[in-house]
This record gives sequence, C-alpha cells and structure tokens, in this order.
Amino acid sequence: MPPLYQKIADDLREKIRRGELRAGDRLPTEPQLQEQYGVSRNTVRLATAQLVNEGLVESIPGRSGGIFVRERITLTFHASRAEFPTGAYAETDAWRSEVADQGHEASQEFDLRIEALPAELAQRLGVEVDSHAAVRRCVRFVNGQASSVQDTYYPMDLCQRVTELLSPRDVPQGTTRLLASRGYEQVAYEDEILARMPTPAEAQLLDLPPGTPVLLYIRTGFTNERAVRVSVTSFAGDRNRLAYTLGDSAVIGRFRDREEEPH
Amino acid sequence: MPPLYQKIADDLREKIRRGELRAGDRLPTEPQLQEQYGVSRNTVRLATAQLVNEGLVESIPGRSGGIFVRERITLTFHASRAEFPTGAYAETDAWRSEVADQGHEASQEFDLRIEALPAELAQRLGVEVDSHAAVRRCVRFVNGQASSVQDTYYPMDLCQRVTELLSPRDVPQGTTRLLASRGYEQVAYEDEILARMPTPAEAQLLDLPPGTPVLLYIRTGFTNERAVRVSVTSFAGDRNRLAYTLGDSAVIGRFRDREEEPH
DNA sequence: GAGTGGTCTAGACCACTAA
DNA sequence: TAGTGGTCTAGACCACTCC
Repeated sequence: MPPLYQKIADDLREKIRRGELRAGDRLPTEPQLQEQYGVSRNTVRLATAQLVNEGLVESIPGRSGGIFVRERITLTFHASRAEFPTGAYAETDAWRSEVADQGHEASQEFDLRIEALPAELAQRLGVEVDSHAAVRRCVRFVNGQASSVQDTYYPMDLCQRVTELLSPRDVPQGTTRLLASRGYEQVAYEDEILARMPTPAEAQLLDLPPGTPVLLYIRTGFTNERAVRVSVTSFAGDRNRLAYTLGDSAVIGRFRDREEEPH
Repeated sequence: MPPLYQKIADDLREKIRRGELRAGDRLPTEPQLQEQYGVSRNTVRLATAQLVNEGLVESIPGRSGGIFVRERITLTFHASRAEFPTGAYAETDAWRSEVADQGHEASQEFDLRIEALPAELAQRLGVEVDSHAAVRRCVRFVNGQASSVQDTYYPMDLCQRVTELLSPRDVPQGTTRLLASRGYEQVAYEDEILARMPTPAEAQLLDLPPGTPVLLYIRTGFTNERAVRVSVTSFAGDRNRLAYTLGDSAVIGRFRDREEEPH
C-alpha cells in the first residue's frame, strides 16, 4: 500500500495527464486538498512537493497564488547545423533566426572574463591543467526569459594571436569566422551531451523551478592542428531540445512537415 | 536571509563539493543533524530532501542505513558512430563492446509488443495517427543495473514486408542490417535530445533515485523513400552521456587521450 | 533490542499580494 | 483584510535491518 501522500500525488498527476487539469490551471488550495483527502497539511505538502520536483506544477505564494500546472514551450537547437561554413550567418545570428523561425523573440547578453581553466576542460583543449583561458559568456533569452547560458573557453595563447577574442563585446562576424580568417578553421567538432540537476547558480540564472533538469551540451572545436575552444552550454531542460541530422540531410528535408511537441 | 533548512542544505552541499564528504560517505544521522543545527526533525528532513532532489545524496532506511553521498559512473554512448554501414557490428553489439571498452559488464533484454502509435511518433514516421506499430524494446544493463531503455517503433506495413521484425528475440545481425538487406537502407538519421524528469514508470524501470533526470534520445531513420523507424531511448541521466563527432573525425582521434569525468 | 529513515498529525507564525 | 503558500516545532507510530 503506497503512503497517503503518494496516492494524492498519483491522483493529481493522473488528473493532469488526462487533461482534467490543464496547463495554467490552478490545483485546489492546500486547505481544500486537506479536506478532500482527509489528511493533515504536511501530508498535502508532501504530495505537492513531489509534483513540484517532477516539474509538473509550480507553486506561487500570495493572495492570488496557488499551485499551477506548468506550461512549456520547447525550442529546438540544431547542433549539427550550427557553425559550419555553409551557414550564411554567425552562430549567434543563426540562433537568433532559428528562434524567430519558431515564433519567439530572441535576445542575448555577452560578457568576458579570464579564468583558470577547470581540469576537465583543460583536458579537452589539450593544454596544461593550471593554465588560464578567456571565457566568453553568452546568456540567451527567449521572450525575455533566460533560456540557456553558454561559456566558451579559448586558451590564452590563442587569444594572444587573435586579440579580438578578448573583446568584451559580441564579435560581429562570429568567432568561428573570425578564427577561420586567422588560419584557425575548425574542421571537426566533438559534442558531448549530459542531463543533470542544475547547480544553484544555474537554477538562479535560468530561473529554473525545482524539478527542472539542465541539458548540458559541451562542444570542442578542432582545427587540423589542435583544439581551439570548448563551449559549455546549459539549456533549461524544460524549454529546449537539441537536434542532429546525420547522413543525407536532403532526404530528411523531403519528409519534414512538422514542428511537433516534445515527447 | 535564507530559511534554516536552506542553510543546512547549503552547508552539506558545500561539504560534499569540498570533498569533506565523499562518494559513499554517510552524512550525520537525522538526530545528529538536529543537534548540530539546533532545529526540529522536520527541518532537517526539508534540508536532506532538497539534496536528494538534486541527486547529490541518497537515503537508505534501516539499522545500517543513513544518508549517503551518491557515486556515479558515466558511460558514453557515441550516437554518431552507431548504426552506420562502416560499423563492423550490429548496433546492439556495438553498444556492448563500447561498454566493455569503458570497463563494465553489459547485458540486455528484449521484448516485442504491438501498440497503437503515439501521435508524436506517427508524425515522425509520416504515417496516420491511428495506425499501429511493432515496438521492439531493449533494456540495457551495466554491471547488472538498468542503464537505459530503448523502444524502437516500426510501422506495421514495413513489418509485413520484413517479418523478422516481429520476432520476439534479438535479431542476430541487427535490425539495421536486416532492413538494409531487404532494400530499406537507412541513409539519414534525425536525432532529437531532451532532458526531463522521469515518469514513474521510467523511475521504476531504471531504478532512478528521486532527483535524477532522464536524457531522452529520439532517432528517426530514413531511407531514400521514407521514414522506416523511430527509436526512443531513455537514459538514466546520472549514468550516461551522449557523444557526437561532426566533421573530420580523424582529426579528433589524433588528439584524443582521454576518458574524462563528466562536467 | 536499538537505531535508522519514512510517514503523519496538530498547531503556530511568517511574507506576500489581490480584494 | 483575508487567503495563499513558506517555514518550523513537537511529538507520534511505522518498517526495516543489523547487532
């Protein structure tokens, strides 16, 4: 026999799944749930806490507050399209236009810092573990809400040869083209993708409700001679999707007539 | 001023981060934490519940139980290598040998069912929404623990032409080769990747502790004529990583000397 | 038997915000 | 002002499992 709070959570989850409670709807208040299920307030709170942790609902305090079924929009980031020379735009513009294509408003904020390179990133860049790097951070906003944060690490020796990398502003033509024009053309990328719960810093920056994972996307870029940069992107897991196209992409275009909902 | 339980959680999290508490270590017991911080048991439990939800610790009841710092091993699944004709093995063998290369023991279980095709998958396959599909399920185990579950959906009309797809057993040469040998060579794949909290069914199947997301990996396979299958893989988010290689992979091989820890 | 975490109650005070 | 969720206390009984 499952515990009471579990049964209450199951019941509410089922109501959401069946559409009896829909995105944006308010659940019964805590006193109402106490009465409906004949339990104490703490038990009700154990149930709703579970739904919050699953990312299904969100609780908002105050007179007009309550517990609400969360809604979600999902953006698709086409990782296999980004940053290849065939692209007509800089990578940031590619992102911007991709968001616009999906019917939303895009903006981004840059900054630059110099930092000691974390060991696992130094390894990817093939440089010494105690070396430093220029970190270009790009926080991307969709409809005014932070959606992802990307930190791109460039080894310092490279920055000394391509000093524009140390500009605290966006590089108009894009850093990929900038590097290519200086003889550092990236010919291969290695991407790694993980899912985990956010750090408190990520949760704050991306305004993630409890129970929302981040999709972590790590791209290492290589010229024929060396690794030139590694970028670490944290996507808000409830609002983003990554996409890759492998093989003959013309085939896929022929069959695409969708922009479907997440699974 | 953050609430008390928040400060306790922050304190414990920081001890874990600094290495004062390491993977496998036991946290102080609830009565000990009550005394240390001078709070009630419920407050202690609010703090530890938060760490559990972040996936940092795991609580085990019983006389020899306690709250333990979780350890994690991370496997890498090379999505861009899998299932291309250059591969010497069937995809399941490729997975098996990849796990073995990473120093672990691999096993898997198959079953087959016939199911109505969920709308979002019918769309990917370009078939009618009320049609059925053969679903081949493969649960993959690493060191005896379920690590991922993959459901591959084949439209029924295809199964009628390639009846081996309806076998409830593993297909020895792999379904990709089987299909290719019958004139359905997959020439392109479209991959989608999402992160979300598990459904209760996934949490049970993958034995996921609270606070562990799943990494969802959806691959649609295309021949020159049509989409022939879509597979949906749920990876336990705390134990898996996806990898893609884009561009000239020989370049990357030249620089690879790692099998590093997750970020 | 004794100590662990799991569940549950009853009641209190708080901050916030629309009415 | 009244109602929402957020925090916190004190105490109870339970199941489980090593000693």
